[in-house]
This record gives sequence, structure tokens and C-alpha cells, in this order.
Amino acid sequence: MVDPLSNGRRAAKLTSLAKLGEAAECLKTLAHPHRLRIVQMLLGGRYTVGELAEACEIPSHMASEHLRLMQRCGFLSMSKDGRCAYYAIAEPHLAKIMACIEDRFGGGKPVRAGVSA
Amino acid sequence: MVDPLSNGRRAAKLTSLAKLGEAAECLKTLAHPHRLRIVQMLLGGRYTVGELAEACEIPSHMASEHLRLMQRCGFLSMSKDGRCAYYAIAEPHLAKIMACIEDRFGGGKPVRAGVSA
DNA sequence: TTGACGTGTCGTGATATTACGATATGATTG
DNA sequence: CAATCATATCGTAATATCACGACACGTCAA
Repeated sequence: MVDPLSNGRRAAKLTSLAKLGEAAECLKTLAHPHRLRIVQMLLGGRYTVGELAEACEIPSHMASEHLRLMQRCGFLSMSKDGRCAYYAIAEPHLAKIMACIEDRFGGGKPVRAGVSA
Repeated sequence: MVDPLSNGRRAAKLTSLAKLGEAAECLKTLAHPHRLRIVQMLLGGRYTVGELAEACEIPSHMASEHLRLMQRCGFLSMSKDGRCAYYAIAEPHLAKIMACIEDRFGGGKPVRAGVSA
């Protein structure tokens, strides 16, 4: 009954719901296959909208929208060079989060836990 | 036409769009303030639906739905004890991802990127 | 058995997200 | 100057998500 892992009101180091709401917004922004690929590519260097769009197999105006969304929540920065727009990672935490994602999904395991437990 | 998997300017270690779609699903499941709080609590031990609901300030039948969503993508496991249902973390990667989130949002800073370190 | 309690499920309306075509802007080329 | 390219923005319809009330189900106490 005194099992430290099975019971007891531990000291709550809980983040406020407001902060969690902010975090949820950012997570939701990241939660899209094309945007994940864009982040993954950008983690390796800077690319133009067209390059990113081609890698995601989508029209460039759609890549532009994804890019804008991610720029709005502080993930990316943009710099223009002539008529090309180069995007780059602006939020350092993205590398760690992406590493977690690649760790779980990049490997190749089917990844389905707990379903039968 | 640039094949993102074999002909990038840089060595492309890109995850397939299918895998990224899977990852996006999981991220989307996590991207909700109440679900983030539930995960944060569960990372510190196991709790019943009612306890989780109270901490999120929501009716317990809504907590139950959040719990079911997270159980479906393998994040959580459940065990019944009498009429109580105890939930616990089933996906170890959750701890690392939550640590990243707390690192960026838990501190207390307004948090808006662009502040180049 | 009856009734209260803790959970889980269903249906619904409100709201957010998505992809897309059309079109606008600014930079380059001839 | 006009044409073209690379991006960006707008309006939209289809779709997904959300919170909620209502209620079904098994468990426990009397």
C-alpha cells in the first residue's frame, strides 16, 4: 500500500493549464506530416519554399501556408534573397523534439503499444 | 525533379511521409491542454479517472474520453480496481517529449521564439 | 435487491483545420 | 515595357475536433 509508485498525492509540479494551452497550440502546429518533414529538412540547413514543397509533394503555395503557420508560433525564421524565400529553424527546442519523434517513428517499427495490454 | 530521399543537396535522412503521418497523429493526440496535464500527472504515478478529471477541472466522462484517445495511440495503459480505473504511462518516449515541453513552457517565461541564444 | 457511485459510450451542434483554385505581389529577364 | 518566376494571400467546401448532455454498465454498500 505504501508503494511509492502506486499511490499518494505527490507534490504537484504541474504546469498551469494556460501554459499547457500554449504548448498544445505549438504541438498542434507541429502535428502535420508535411510540417514535420519541413522541420526535419530545415534542421539540416535552409531551403526555399519551392524545395520544401517539392520534398513534401505539394504545391508551393501550400508549403507557403505551412511555413507561415510555423513562423507564427516562432518555429521558423525567413529571409528573402531575390525572389526566393529561405526558411530556417528559429526555435532550438525543435531539434530535441524532432529527435524524440525520429527515435520513435523514424526507425521502422510498426509502433503500437498498449493496445492489447 | 528532386527526390527528397536520394538526391538532396545534403544527405537526406528524411523519415517517410507515412511515418510522419503516424507521428503527426500521436502529436495531435498530445496537443491538448487537458491531455498534456493528464500525461504530466501520470508521469508521476498512476491516477484514477476522477482524480485526473478534477485536476483538469472537467467532468470525469470527458477525462474518460481523453484517456481513451491516448490509450488508443499507445500512450497509456489502464487497469481496473473495483469500480475505479487506474491509468498509467505506457509509452516511455512520453517522458522525454514532456521534458522538452516543460523545458520550453513550464519555466514561466512568456516564451516566444526568435530570441536567438 | 435497491440505490449510489465511478466510468464509459453515444449523438449533436459549434468550432477549427485542411486542401485547393484563383489571384495578388515583388523580383528577374528579354 | 511585358512576360515569367517564386511566394504569398484569400475564399471555399469538405472534414475533423471539441465540449456537452443523456444514459448505459458494472461495482459496492446497506
